[in-house]
Amino acid sequence: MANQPAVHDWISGLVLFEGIAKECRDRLAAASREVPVIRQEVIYRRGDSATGLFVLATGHVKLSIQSDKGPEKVIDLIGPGQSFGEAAMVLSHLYQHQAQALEDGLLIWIPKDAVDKAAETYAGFSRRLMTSLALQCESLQHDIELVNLHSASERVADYLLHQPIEEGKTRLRFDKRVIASKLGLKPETFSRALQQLKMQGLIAVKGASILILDPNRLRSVA
Amino acid sequence: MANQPAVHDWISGLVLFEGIAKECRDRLAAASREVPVIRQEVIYRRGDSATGLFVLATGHVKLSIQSDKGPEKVIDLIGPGQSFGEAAMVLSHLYQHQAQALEDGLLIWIPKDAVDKAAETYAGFSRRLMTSLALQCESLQHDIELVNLHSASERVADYLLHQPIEEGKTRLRFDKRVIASKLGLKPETFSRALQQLKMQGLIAVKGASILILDPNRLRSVA
DNA sequence: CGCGTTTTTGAAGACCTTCAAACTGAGTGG
DNA sequence: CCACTCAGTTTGAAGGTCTTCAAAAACGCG
Repeated sequence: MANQPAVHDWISGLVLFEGIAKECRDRLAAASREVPVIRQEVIYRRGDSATGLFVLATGHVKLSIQSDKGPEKVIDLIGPGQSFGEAAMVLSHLYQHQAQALEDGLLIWIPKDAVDKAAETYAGFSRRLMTSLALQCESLQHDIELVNLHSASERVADYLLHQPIEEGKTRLRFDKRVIASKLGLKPETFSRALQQLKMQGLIAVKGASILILDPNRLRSVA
Repeated sequence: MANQPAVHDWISGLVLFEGIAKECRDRLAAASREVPVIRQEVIYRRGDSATGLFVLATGHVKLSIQSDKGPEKVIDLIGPGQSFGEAAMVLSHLYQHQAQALEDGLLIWIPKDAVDKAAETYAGFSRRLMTSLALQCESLQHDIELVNLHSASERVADYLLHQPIEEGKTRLRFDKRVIASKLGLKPETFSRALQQLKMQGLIAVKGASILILDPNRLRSVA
């Protein structure tokens, strides 16, 4: 219980709990557990049963699906403040994907009982959960649209424009291989797509940092 | 109000309202409206604002995303008893996709107010909505997995195995073009994939009806 | 500086797509 | 009852985009 204050502070600040009654947050915080993770650590595997909800405090997490052989497909990249694993928990299902820490970080884990109880008692929290799921649906739909209807460089352009941009500059926060997989591309193809955008004078690339030279034309590509 | 009894009967029988308090169903039914649709009719377009929830009573509906040019991508095919358009409604968003009737049918439309109110008042209904969204998430994830990790014939095999099968036989309930698009394939590719499964002795094809000759090997393909 | 990892580059190949045309089959009208 | 038509499907050949394989280059870290 020594860690409760810290957990509570985190929970209070997170998107998932924005505007939620203090009492509700307190209860969730009381039930939750801090889970430190180290780089590369697998948080859950496909087939594990979902007994709770994860919220990421610090670090980054990769959600992915592995096939029988080597290749994996990254379905989402999670940053601080975001939650994951909701769908399987809501359905009392087995996870259909794997979650893995990309770096050392801290998770907050809230057991299903507490989530269910809170959702039942506090309509506001219930609506928040629903919103989170709906956002995921739209995000997944967007990914499907990208893979099916758009070329490699169009997908890369779209990705860049959705990153946090400061003074026309952005920074790839993940391995290029990981980003490539999220976009449904091989690392080689991703690299070539970046080259292409560079040659068209739309961006300048220096390692992981990318300068957006022509936002308008970049948008029209995506 | 003359149509209320019929609407109520439909609502009571639907998955989305299974196990929901009678009072709740009654209220939703009272607020809902029947909307007949004819073949090819567009129910909503991308960009329309979502002011309610659709439930399909009879007929079939195609959810799709169009690109600037010709090609469209089918993201889901809806049958009687299923609901759609939840995500955009929950988020008070614009629709990110289009819904179109594939044949004459009947929709039930429930205004957002009524849904919100019911979700707030009846935790059971709220949980149902959430379940529905969670299922959609998993389904979309599965589609992403298919497109990214599996070949054309693997996807077709998977699709066939997820259809209602009676006595080893199933029937394609939609245009092959529509199914192809849902699988992220061109009609020609879909046709060739079916041929390939046929040549491997896994299925027999006669128009829209398909005989599954070797379910086990078919499963191992998918 | 040296080593392992990540990224890039090049060339060859695979799978799906595109384009074009033939085929099928259900609905229509003679 | 049999053409006829038209949408839907299948088939063939050519073409593209992405992938694969291989190797070099760049990067990061001890």
